[in-house]
Amino acid sequence: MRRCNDAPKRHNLIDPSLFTLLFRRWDRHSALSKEEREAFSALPFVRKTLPKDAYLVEEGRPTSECTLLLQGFAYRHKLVHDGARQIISIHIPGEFIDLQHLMLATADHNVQTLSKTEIASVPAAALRDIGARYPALQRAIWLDLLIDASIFREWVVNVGRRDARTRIAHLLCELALRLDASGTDTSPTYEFPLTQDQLADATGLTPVHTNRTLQSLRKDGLIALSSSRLTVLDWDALRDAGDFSERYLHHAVRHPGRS
Amino acid sequence: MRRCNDAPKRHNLIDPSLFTLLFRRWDRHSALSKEEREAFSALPFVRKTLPKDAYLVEEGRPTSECTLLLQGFAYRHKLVHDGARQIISIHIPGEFIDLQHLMLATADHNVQTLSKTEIASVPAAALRDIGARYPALQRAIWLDLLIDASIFREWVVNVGRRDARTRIAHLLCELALRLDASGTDTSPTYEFPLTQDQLADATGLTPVHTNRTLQSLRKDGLIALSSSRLTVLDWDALRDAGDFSERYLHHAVRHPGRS
DNA sequence: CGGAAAATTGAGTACTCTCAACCAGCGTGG
DNA sequence: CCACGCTGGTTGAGAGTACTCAATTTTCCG
Repeated sequence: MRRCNDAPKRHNLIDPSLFTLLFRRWDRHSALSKEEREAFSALPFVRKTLPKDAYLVEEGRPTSECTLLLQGFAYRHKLVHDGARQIISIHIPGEFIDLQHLMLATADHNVQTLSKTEIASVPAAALRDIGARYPALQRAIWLDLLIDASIFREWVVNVGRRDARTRIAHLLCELALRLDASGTDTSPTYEFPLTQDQLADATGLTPVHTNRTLQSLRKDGLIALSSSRLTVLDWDALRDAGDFSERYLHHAVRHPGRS
Repeated sequence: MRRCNDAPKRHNLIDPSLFTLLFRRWDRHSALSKEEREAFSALPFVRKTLPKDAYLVEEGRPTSECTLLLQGFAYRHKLVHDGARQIISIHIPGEFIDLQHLMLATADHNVQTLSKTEIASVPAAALRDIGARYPALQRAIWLDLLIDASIFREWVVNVGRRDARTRIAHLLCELALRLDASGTDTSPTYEFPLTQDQLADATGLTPVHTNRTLQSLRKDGLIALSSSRLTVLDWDALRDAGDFSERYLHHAVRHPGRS
């Protein structure tokens, strides 16, 4: 809408279908009109291709943009004093990786690509503006943030109070379910972008112990995992092993009265 | 603004000075006008006194209200399959404990009081409405949520990649700094509402090990801790011991352009 | 085909846990 | 006023999950 015909300089870099994954995900919790989608698509996104291991966000840096993952995976992490790394979340295609930059002026963690990725960045101010104009978009953005926060809470529980096997199974369940929901992959086989070292850093374990624990999950017939592909062989068993309950993902939120 | 003069039925239960702590905290990141404070104070808050251990939020329950802690402490937690508990955050006077209810329809965790508390609850819809009308209030609310999320991230790191001594020291640093900032307590002695069992559940340790670790911190002259009072005897040493860096608390956020 | 990254295996270690008993503070009641 | 009982804190000893170090094999990719 509104004059998008005459000024295609920046956003003609963007194929509208690129937002398919995002919109599909948002549809689960926020009904968006055609007008809202178009307004969103008309934002001054800048598209980029990044190699594996590239930094998307760096701790301590001032923030000004929000970045949407179009293709590929990314992970959020922090380093502790002795150089160890804790991965805080994994991000899949169709997710914003740093919506907190809407209001927080300084990055408090790092985000790196797990694989070659395509991203689309937009100034945080532009996102704030469009949110102010379209309440449904505002709602979708904030819901994403709240669900992220809910996942962080579950991760605190996961690394805080579960043993190695349960932790890893839980993480696999979460990733499988999120990939399913986003429609990027179909059950029961998923792209799995983490090395065992990274899986260890996500679960607070050592790589060696992670390796042995994965073998145990394989031996018990719960999963197959090799060459970046995860197959869930027995969902119920994996779910049990991971003490997994999907409530925290809020995949089906009830709409509170818009207001 | 609009007729708040004629309907004081509910909010005359609230003494405006009760929001002092909240407003003082919000002042750090969101400048609020007199009008905005008054509009906020005029919301239909309901005030209540709760005993120790009372549930403020219960996992699985539908949500409809947001609750502000006026006095006393509360903790957020989840239970895992084998009955173990992980505490996810501690909340101090002047903080909202469940702003995520603005949009999430079902509680994904529990919140319980740590001590006798006074709270003020307000319908989530009323908070959403006032946020839509007053951007500065909206901003303050969302910043609180984003800072909460940042704290969750740091907790993932804390329980995931730090040893017992560092974990506990880190948590003590965080609490001391937050209490300082909120003005509820003055350095170097703070009210400390957690039992060792709860401290263990917050750090992912066992009570026994927590006890021994605390003794080590005491022996080394970093802290004094007894009968619900924490004294930081050597801030620099405690900070070092806890691998603590306060950036994630975002106590001084730069204002992004209001929009 | 070669080199680097990732995965796997082995053996010894240690941080943290478990179990269990004991102590201390404190509010209640006889 | 002191006994009682409960909650919270402390101590001891033994066990185990997960860690460390180091070597080896496999996979990936140019």
